[in-house]
Amino acid sequence: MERGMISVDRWAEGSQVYFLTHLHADHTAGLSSSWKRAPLFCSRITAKLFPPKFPGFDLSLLRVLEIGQWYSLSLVSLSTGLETRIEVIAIDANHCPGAVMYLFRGEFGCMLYTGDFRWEVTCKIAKVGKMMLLGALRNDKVDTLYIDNTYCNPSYSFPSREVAAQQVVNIINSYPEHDIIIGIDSLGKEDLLLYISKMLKVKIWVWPERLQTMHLLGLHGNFTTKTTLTRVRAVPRYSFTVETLEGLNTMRPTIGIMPSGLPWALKKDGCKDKSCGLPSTKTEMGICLGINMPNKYTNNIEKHHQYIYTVPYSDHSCFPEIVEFVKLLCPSHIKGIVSSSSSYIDPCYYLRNIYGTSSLYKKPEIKEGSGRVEGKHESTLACDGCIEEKKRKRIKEYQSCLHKTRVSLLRRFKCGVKLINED
DNA sequence: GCGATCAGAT
DNA sequence: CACATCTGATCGC
Repeated sequence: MERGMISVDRWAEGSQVYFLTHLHADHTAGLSSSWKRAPLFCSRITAKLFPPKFPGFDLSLLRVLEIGQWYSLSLVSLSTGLETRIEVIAIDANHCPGAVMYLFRGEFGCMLYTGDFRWEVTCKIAKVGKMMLLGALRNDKVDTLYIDNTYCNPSYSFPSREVAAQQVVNIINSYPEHDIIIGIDSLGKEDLLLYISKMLKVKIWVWPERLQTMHLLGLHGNFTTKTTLTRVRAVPRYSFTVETLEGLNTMRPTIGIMPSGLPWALKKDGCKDKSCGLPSTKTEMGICLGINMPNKYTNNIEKHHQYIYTVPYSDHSCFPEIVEFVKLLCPSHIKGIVSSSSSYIDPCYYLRNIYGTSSLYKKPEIKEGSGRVEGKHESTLACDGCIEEKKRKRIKEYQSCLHKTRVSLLRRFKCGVKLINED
């Protein structure tokens, strides 16, 4: 029987060491306060944010990995009983506070697990990350790349977060008398809120738990839990709905802003929301944005409702960034770590031509069923670029048959992999 | 009764 | 619609 060695963002039993890329809930499913299977490696910031998320957790299990530093771990191959060493380095993933990618070296070769990441080469942090990654790789080639394929589709392209942040500021400025609410998650988008706070010289309201997170991150001056101090509030995304906005507007004029990737741009025509009553989103965009904002910043803003704007502020890489990243690394194998409806069948299907389009890049050699990964990353979900058309079609039909079962399976193994010994 | 997991909504 | 999160129902001990 195969035994586990390393798990990343996966918390079931069977591994000797566990790695956490960041603290978003879909990467911690299965982790709990009572979890105590083995040492848990993470970044310093993640370790700092960890206790309030898992009160009572045995913190002696946490192992902090400093970013950019190699660590060597001694593991036991349970099938052979022999000691084997692996090396690991954490690199800033530029996703949310504490988020890192992990580069592993060991008997399994060279493996990079990006976790959720944004490869925004125009930004300083990403440039540092790039240098660090290239430095860590030296002349090694990545054998297997586990990549954040959330937006691994040519339809997804969005501006830098700096540009998107300015779009948000412009929207707020165009409603000087309105209250503003911004939908955010329990972690992430801090830079956006800081930018708004600094540009508009306002504090931003957050809910109490979120203020605690801000304080743990060392952000003290820009946030408040007192509603009276500001017209700008950041609210949990799940409570950000059309109904909420309509309710708020019966009391005070309020505009909602949803910073998010760009899925809605795929929508063809009209607004599905019946309460919207608009003939088309494009028309509405023209009316709402034409006057107040310079063109440079309005390319991707969408207004889907009388009170709601969507701004393409994304903590995931868009498609051109994913392509850039894959071209840089030239990995032998690629596997997507996210299974969502849009990238469900073959998450990296659209990457298949990257090597082919440039003679500089070697065509990847695909070994099917290499069997290093368990969980949701079964062979049918691996996005090996060179998989033949016939096989893909077969898989598609198969998955279509099993759709219901599969969806529930995918939910269970949403993120994370277990890397196992090859016996 | 509690935590873990799942389905559904937001 | 995506992603990430929440709530409430159900399962298993």
